[in-house]
Amino acid sequence: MLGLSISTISRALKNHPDISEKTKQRVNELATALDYEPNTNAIQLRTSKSNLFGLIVPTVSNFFYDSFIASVEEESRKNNYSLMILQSGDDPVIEMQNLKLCRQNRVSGVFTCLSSQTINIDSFTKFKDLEIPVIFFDLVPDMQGINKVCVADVLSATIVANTINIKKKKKVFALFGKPNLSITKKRLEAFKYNIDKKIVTTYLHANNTPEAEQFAMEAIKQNADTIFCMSDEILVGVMKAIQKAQLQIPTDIAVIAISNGFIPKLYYPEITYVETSGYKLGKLAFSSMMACMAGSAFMQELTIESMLVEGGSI
Amino acid sequence: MLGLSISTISRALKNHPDISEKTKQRVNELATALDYEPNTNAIQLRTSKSNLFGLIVPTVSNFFYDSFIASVEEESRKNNYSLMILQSGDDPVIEMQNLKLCRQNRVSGVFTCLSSQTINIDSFTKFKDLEIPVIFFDLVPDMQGINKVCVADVLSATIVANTINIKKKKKVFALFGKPNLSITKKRLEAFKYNIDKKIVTTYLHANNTPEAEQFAMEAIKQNADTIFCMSDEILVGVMKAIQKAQLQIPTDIAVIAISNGFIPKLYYPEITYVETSGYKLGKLAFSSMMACMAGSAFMQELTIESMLVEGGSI
DNA sequence: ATAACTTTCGCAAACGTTTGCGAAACGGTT
DNA sequence: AACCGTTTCGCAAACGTTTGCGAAAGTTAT
Repeated sequence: MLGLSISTISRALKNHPDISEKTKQRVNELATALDYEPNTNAIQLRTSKSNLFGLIVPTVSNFFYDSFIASVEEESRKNNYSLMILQSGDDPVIEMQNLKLCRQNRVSGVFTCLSSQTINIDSFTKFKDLEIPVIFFDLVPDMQGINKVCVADVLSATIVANTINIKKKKKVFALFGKPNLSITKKRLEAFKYNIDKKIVTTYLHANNTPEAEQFAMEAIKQNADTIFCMSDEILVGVMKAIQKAQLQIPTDIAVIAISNGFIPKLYYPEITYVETSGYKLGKLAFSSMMACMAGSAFMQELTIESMLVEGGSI
Repeated sequence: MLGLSISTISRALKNHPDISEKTKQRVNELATALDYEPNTNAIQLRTSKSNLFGLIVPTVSNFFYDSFIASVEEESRKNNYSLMILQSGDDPVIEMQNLKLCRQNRVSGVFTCLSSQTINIDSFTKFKDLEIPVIFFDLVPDMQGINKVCVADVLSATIVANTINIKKKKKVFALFGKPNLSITKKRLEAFKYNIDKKIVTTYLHANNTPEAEQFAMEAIKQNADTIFCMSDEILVGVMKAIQKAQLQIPTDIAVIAISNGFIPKLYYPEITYVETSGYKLGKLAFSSMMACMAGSAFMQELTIESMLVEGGSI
């Protein structure tokens, strides 16, 4: 329509110095008039650069992951990347299908959280051969030579233990999650190491909210003065039990948790917790990804700070 | 490597009847040996079919949207579509950028929830010209000739009103959300219409959780016997106020809400609520999308059923 | 052996871009 | 007027697929 060649149009649209200002203006005007939008597929095919990240998560519908996703999406948009979000449903088979999808879409990188069932991570190492960066977050494989971003599990559990020590508690029930997860192991170990040995401590593993509620009822029956919840999932169950028993917090029983922060603020008094922000973790994961993209072959495990947020529950 | 042409390979991989079984097998073996993955960009460019949906939401980090997303993602995967998730941050400008992204990526369809600020929906109607189906959900434009899926706002509010009527309440505070949203208008109108006129009812609009808490404190001060919460956001604030005031539910004060169901189950007694499931809405939105893709030019507003889930709060 | 099918495959164009290279047009200097 | 240097643009190949059409090879019937 302008009597110009395709290449000229392409260059004009991209503000190439070879093209005169007059021409650029004519092109841009027509482009907006027709509201032309470049075809991402063609661009990516031609340049073999995708500007697409994959993000695999057990489920989107989760206090922690949703804020992580929100954070990564936000950064991606700012940096002109798109995000393809995939749920594994905690199923290693679907996880593999999702990885395949990532490859087919020629993603520039993958953020992934292992499903709690995953044992074999060969499908992930394949990405290393293809030079596609993979950032593991939250639930990460227990090995070296990969990029991981995690909340500071050891530090968090240590802070909790110290807080309980300082408050001179006598009888603590510590509720942890699934025992096979590295996140559980780390928190459990650090807690055990730091809790005052004079405190009578009962350790339990709850697989889900109802189990946590059961354990909390048991704790109440045994006159525990403190319950520690390793995660929001557990906290919810514990609070249910405490409300049922009509106990006052913190006078009848104290509660402390490791949490994203949303759930603790739902109650009054608010629950004291050590913060593990999905939002911050997302930012960290993204910057780690950008470092990889920039060529840093430096594999490392990064952690975000965690700090105590005082409610009135202990 | 097999002495075959590209076209034969292509056909063999797609199980085309023209290709002999022997050849197909040889091709497939080599393909898995090399672990070949087709380039989605090339396919989409060639076929101009994208198998990609866009989903625009104010924020991923939200009780309702996260389950909606989880649901749509699940269905998409089952149907061999990918999902590109975009957050608008409730900002119409970003919303427009996201729409542009959808177009550039040649999505096959868009699921979108308006930001509460959006007035001008021209950018959306542009999609209609391009014959790209758009399914609005939750916060939908107030016009005809578009596809919308919504929770049954009128029904939900009616159920709530009737429940309050039956319980013979005397003094109700009804807390609604932002007054400009269609969702608010519909619920308010239906509630007003159905609530027993003998009941003293105070209507308030809370823009966020803290405001809801303020209003709830006011309600308590004025000895209200019932508080209705239009949304989870409001419920959270109300519960905070009630816990602060150390009131017993439902003896001192009754609570009823419209909710996704997660928050009400956090408390004891659990809050009675009318369910508006993001998960179900996602399923409905997806099937509506599939209908559009199949060529149904039939624009309509669909709603999901809602039903009362009894807790012990009223 | 020839003809007439059937099976099996290859050619080449097309999708919408990017980009190295070369060429036309233009301006200025002798 | 011839030459040279810039500025401004076009040609064509390439990215990895799909697909209509035609052709070679194989099979069967005469």
